[in-house]
Amino acid sequence: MTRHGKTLDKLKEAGYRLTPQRVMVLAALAGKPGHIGVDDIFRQVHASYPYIDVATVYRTLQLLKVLHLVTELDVGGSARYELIETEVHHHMVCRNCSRAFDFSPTYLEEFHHRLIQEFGFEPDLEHFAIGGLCSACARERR
Amino acid sequence: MTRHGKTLDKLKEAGYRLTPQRVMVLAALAGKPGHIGVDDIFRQVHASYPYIDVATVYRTLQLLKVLHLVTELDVGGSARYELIETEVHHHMVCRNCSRAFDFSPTYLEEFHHRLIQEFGFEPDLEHFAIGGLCSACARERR
DNA sequence: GTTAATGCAAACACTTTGCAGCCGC
DNA sequence: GCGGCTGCAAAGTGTTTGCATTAAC
Repeated sequence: MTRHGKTLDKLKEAGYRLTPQRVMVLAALAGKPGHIGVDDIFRQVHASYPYIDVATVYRTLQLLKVLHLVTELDVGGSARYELIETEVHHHMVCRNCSRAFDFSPTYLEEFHHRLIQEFGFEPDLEHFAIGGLCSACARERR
Repeated sequence: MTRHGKTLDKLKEAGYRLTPQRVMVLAALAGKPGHIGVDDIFRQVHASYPYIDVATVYRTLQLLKVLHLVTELDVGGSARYELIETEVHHHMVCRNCSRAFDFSPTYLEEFHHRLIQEFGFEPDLEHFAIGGLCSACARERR
């Protein structure tokens, strides 16, 4: 079973149709590690099926989001998506090279608890991503 | 001196012209506490000077951003701006009522240092804002 | 055969840009 | 008066929506 096989099953179980377009969008999501932009998904699917429309990609992603099969991040402007796999994790996105790196939720535990305790504010950390400069780009810049 | 008087001075010192439009945009920023959207600024200025164009508001904010006189946040879609005052602080933005609350950078210190030490990743925390549910809305929801 | 999903086109919200005229310095 | 700034209009992104046709079930 491919990396997105389970997601296809869940779509079907939820009563949605398994159209080739949806399968291709999921394949694109599964094909690259980390989060990926709508344009990137569109380009990939379009390469093998030129009739695909961006609207379909958006609608598919919307559906997958509602069903909690993908997570959506919006780091600076456009949205990016990622298949939900086993573990929750967060992202560091380099402002220079746009690469993304994962980090564990434990890094935010202290922060999370302090906001709750001191302000009663429950932060949304499910889709948390932080911009910055990655080590490679920081080195290069010197 | 008004709340944005210093900012006006800095603009002038930097060699930029103090046009009425710029003064009005700054007055709008100073008029409301916390961060504020472009549409909000535009509406306020437009009320007293109907010839103002959104482009001017955008250009002014762009300039103020480059000069580090305002900070820009983008929580979900459109950008929001705030005059830079004495202290650096971050924001909690309620996903329900859209109100913003401040918190000190000390809350993120541990997180910040761990990303640097363990990944060599330098996070951009200057414009940091986190979405979530504020205590009032959480209470109401029950 | 039903009905949901697609492709197409158009609209949408937000932001940027080119340009001629204007006005702060 | 010079050059930066403005208003206007137009274009550029990224995203959503209405609708007739198509295809998954």
